[in-house]
Amino acid sequence: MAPAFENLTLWQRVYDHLRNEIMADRLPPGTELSEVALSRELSVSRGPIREAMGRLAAEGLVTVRPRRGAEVRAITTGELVDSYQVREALEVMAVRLATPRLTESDLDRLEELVDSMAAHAKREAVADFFAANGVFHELLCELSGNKKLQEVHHRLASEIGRFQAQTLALRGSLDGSVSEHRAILAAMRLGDAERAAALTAAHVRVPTQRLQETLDGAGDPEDGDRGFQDAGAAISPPHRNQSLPRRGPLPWQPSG
Amino acid sequence: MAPAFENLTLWQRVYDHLRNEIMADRLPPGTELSEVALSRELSVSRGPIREAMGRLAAEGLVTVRPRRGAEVRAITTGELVDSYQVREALEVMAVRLATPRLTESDLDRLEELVDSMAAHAKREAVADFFAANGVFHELLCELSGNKKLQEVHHRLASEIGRFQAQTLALRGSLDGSVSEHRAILAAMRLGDAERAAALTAAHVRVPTQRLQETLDGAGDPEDGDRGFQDAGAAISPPHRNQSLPRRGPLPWQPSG
DNA sequence: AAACTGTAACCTGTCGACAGACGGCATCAT
DNA sequence: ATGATGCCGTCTGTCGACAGGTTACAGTTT
Repeated sequence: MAPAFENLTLWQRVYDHLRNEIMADRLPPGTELSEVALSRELSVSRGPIREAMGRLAAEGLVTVRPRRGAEVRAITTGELVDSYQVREALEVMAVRLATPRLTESDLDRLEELVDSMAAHAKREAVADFFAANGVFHELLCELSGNKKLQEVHHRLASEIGRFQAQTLALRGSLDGSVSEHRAILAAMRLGDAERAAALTAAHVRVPTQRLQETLDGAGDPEDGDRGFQDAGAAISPPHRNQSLPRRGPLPWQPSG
Repeated sequence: MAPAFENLTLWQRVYDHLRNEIMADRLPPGTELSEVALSRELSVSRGPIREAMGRLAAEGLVTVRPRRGAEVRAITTGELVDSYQVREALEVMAVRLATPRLTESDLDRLEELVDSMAAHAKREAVADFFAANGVFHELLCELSGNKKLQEVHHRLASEIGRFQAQTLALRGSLDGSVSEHRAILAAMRLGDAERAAALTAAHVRVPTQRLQETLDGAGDPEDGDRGFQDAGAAISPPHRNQSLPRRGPLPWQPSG
């Protein structure tokens, strides 16, 4: 059977569905989201669609112009840089807070993740590497014991992760990243919160700077970087309604 | 005529209204928000109410337990501490980013605000003081040039500001606060981003520590601190529906 | 030919209604 | 008397429909 959908309300399922579609880039930025079209596609009335869309809008994943419909939000390189900077601030704080609280088992969990990342790096399993990387950073926030920090960071990570496919090339080498993680971990093991924080700041700053350079030296398409609008406005070509998913009602609808 | 309400959709007006009511503490934490009651009160159908409630929930101002209704979210002292910490991280980053970008006129605007705060402090005009204080900190974020930082900070500030009435006593002396602001401003004028950041961290940390102490030494109600649930669960006494605003349809409804 | 205007179609915003679920209360059994 | 159980009321979740607004297109005018 499908996931634990049973106890969720309709709009929550729609929300999850749309969020996944957007994250997976199956609904690229600029796609227009018509309520009626969606309600047909998903075999749900417009109410839940609208409700879900509201949440997505509040989360910044779609933009809603009153009376003019909604579309998947495009993001500029500049905004991505902004998000990275905020993420840096949060993670540095997380490390600072977490360091004095860490138990042996916490450190072991972190170490495991770094080991896992190292293994993936060796196998050039980029996707797996970044999955583990993401878990590592989220775990840091969790271990900070600060719920609010965790919440805000999670939101940011989602937003950034949506474009991870395009940002992979922006990171330093995978091995370098592993070393940085090990260094952070070592500092935390020693209880040196300040050093760990500084290392974290440097670590998160790497992709930020790369991005910044990309932004400054605009017009240097070394690879197909579709999905990034350079610096200026972020208006994507107007995908029309027919660009909505063409498949049936929905996995969780008994199709009857 | 009423404010610039004209071009807003109904649910946006409802959202603004409820948000204001909650912020002004006219809808205290724990108040149950019945859709039908609200729709009667505001002379709007349940659709917009629901839409607005969704946004408020996404913003953390109300909690919605599916099928069991919504209520104004209560906050624990611990959560408030968390928010303060995140705010510290954000403002430190903001100062660091802003310092190298500041123009003469930016510095003047900041100085004006500090002067204004000093004046209010001298007159013991606490409310005005904190208003200016809030503007100062928001301006810092704005001057960072980082939109995302500004957005997240604004959201946090709102959330915290909701309880400012109760946190006033937690601040250091007003004069001390003014000095701290002046020190930060001086460091920024000299372009010393790191020093300004450190001063900011210390400055924001003051109420955090006070809060923490309050939390640790729980059970010390030196003044009527209703609105704070101590550390543990945050279930307020079940205000019943009749605790909703008793006044007419709504300012923006021509009452006809 | 280009610009303007009127019309038509589509879409969103809003409303009222129905069904299922949750909570409270009274009744019954132990 | 106390606990369990079934019923009832109320509320939310969802749906379908109507009205107003916006966009696109066609016809007309300059």
